[in-house]
Amino acid sequence: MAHGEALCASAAGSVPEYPLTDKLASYVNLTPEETEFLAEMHEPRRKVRRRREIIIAGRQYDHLFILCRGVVCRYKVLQDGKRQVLNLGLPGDFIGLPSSLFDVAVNSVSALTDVVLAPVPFAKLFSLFARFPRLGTALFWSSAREAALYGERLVDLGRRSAYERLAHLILELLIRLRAAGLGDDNSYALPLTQELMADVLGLSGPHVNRMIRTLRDEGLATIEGQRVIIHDLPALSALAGFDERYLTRRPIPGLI
Amino acid sequence: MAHGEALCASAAGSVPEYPLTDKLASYVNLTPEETEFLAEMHEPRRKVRRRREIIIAGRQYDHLFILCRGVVCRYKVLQDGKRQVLNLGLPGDFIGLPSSLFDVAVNSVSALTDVVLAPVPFAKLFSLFARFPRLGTALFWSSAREAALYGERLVDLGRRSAYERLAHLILELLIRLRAAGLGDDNSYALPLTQELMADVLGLSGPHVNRMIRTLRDEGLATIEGQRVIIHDLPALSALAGFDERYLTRRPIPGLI
DNA sequence: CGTCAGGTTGAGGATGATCAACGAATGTGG
DNA sequence: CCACATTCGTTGATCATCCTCAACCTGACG
Repeated sequence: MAHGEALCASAAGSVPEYPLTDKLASYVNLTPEETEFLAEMHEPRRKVRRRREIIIAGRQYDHLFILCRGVVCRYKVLQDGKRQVLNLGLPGDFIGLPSSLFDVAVNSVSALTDVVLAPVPFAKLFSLFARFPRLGTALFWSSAREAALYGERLVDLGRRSAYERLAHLILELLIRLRAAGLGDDNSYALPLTQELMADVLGLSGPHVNRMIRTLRDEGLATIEGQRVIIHDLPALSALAGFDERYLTRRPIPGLI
Repeated sequence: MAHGEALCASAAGSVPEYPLTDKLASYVNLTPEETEFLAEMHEPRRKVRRRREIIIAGRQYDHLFILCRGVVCRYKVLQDGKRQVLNLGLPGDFIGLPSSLFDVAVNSVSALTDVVLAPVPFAKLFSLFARFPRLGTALFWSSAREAALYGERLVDLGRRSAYERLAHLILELLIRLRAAGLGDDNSYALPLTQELMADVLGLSGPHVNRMIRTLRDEGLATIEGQRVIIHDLPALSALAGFDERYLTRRPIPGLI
């Protein structure tokens, strides 16, 4: 039991031990063999400390990671030093998609909290597709659905005001963290500085700060320390134009 | 031979008949059986006319489509009528990812040119994973890599100026269209109105118009009618911070 | 020949960036 | 245990980018 427990403090119960298994189980009923194979994939585990880089753009990789615990961000830094966060990885997510699938990693990934990772060599992934087609299908299904997250983020950056963007991000994280077994009904531990939130939302740090103040002044939500508390979920959802259906997992229809 | 042929006029030679096969062939060496299965997946074909909706947000679908010919866009419309284009589909792309993988489609897709589609019921997709694991792997690999496209678009919207965004889009389309067998070394037919480009780039129509003018005034590129001509590729790339490595396909390393 | 989609141009204004300074909190080493 | 450094948060003033609205133009097509 090392550090990084702060995040988990918000979990209702215990932290899932095999988060990828949990995720895929919401798409297919797993056989014992499949469950065991997935459990194996979660080992061995490696710890990485907060702020450490997990994947570095420009280097070559022959594996992914399963994020077992903690939160990471994938990002790109431009010539002039500007940074854009491309997504946030939560437990159960594959780290290295798509960065590691290229000749040379196209993005970097760094740990926002202390994290626990399980390396998955490409070879292991290939054997999953060869030996457990239903798992392969579920993996395909699951990662294809993640494009919906990018879609909503694109809408944020392209067509929503700063205020709406912030509201939308807060709500997305509420749902996603809950699905990962973290956070409760209307609050969660947020492992993001305002600077990071700015880089997620395509804004400047000071402006994020002002929008957070506005949210508080309007009685919609507060963000203090590393904790988000949502005071008026309906109003916040209306403001953000938030529809959580792009986040809710259901069994794959028709998969025998 | 109806309309919409303008696009194909730009193709160097003939239009690929099985574009998805071509795409996957750049990731794995295909066996005759795999090639045949993929060819089957390209049938039967259905034509859809320009401006017609292919997928409508809110409806339910039990299939994807392979885009055999033409160009489509996936988009979301907000309450206030603002629209954000989420991606452009070219021949060889699956249409319905991720929209159709939800209870109810989360985005709409419409035809930008006359298009030819091959419906692929989910069941057919599942049987691909079951019978041809290498194809399944390639499909997973290919669609996971598409997240890199979203990443670059997020960088566009979040951290690049309007001028840089436009330059980046022009270059991305150059490479993608070439990979699809359309367009030549420094020009291509562009099936986008300025209004559409604005909705791709998170800008207003008039501003896109001004940026196009600036590109022309600077001697970097011209966009006239439905044709883009790039006059100074190095300068345009430098301006956009464009690195095409996120678009270049290579065989999957280590896949037996 | 009229209509309409799409393109072009201008004026004014709003959103959010930039820059700068300060404050608070956290952590580190002496 | 204290002094200091560093990170993070807060606030204000100014300014640029890009939006909005509005008008007008052009070519294609029915």
